[in-house]
Amino acid sequence: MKIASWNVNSIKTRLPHVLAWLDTAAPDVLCLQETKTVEENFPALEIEAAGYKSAVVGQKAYNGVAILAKAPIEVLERRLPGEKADEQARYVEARIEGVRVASVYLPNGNPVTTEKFDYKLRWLDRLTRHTEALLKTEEPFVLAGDFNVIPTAMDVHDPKGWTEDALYTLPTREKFRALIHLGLTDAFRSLHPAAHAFTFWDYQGGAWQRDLGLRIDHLLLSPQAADRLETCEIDKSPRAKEKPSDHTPIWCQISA
DNA sequence: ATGGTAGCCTTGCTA
Repeated sequence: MKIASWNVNSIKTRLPHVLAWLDTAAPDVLCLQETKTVEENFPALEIEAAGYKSAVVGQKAYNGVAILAKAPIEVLERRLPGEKADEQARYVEARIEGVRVASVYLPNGNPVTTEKFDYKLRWLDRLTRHTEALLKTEEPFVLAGDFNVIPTAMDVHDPKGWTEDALYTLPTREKFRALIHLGLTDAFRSLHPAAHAFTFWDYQGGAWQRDLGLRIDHLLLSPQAADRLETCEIDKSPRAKEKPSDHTPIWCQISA
């Protein structure tokens, strides 16, 4: 089973790239983030024509997540539990062929002096509490998405320049580490322990051409999923296209 | 110190 994640920065603008990637990469499951549209305007028909069902949690102009899959999708959650007033479309969780998959879009959190950063830290706490509950099910699961977290200095082109940024500052990394230490496996890092590989390059300043990137899109596997992990790769080819997303897909293969 | 890019659908906000 091939499971992928991609922050597309608008599904409407990026639909041709997404359809092309579904055709060539042929994942069984693709988690999308930053779809940036309400559910009624999600291009489900075009995606269905490509052979994929979709589960969508949308919002006007901002955020938005989805799970695309070849097999039937049983939706389990449409919001991350733990904060009733949180209306932002940042989480959808489903079961597909016996594997739980969540499409996750963590808050960016910048600037760190504002309520946005508190929201990010609370969101990480909520994700940790929910993951504790998921682990008790002993089902294989994958948290797939844009975590807006740079886990270590290896995962950023210029660690010193990012210490005050919400994606890398110490409280963010501490909370991400607490999440991982529940017993999750960072699929890419576990198979590529020494790689300096990125999933995001800013649109500004020629970041892509200069390879000034960040590794912030992650596939976090439960023990039962990690036991089945075979491959995990970042596919840089969509980032090199015309009118790209600023993120590129990451995928893993787990045995059947 | 500023502005540099992109998307939404506005003339600002978010990333």
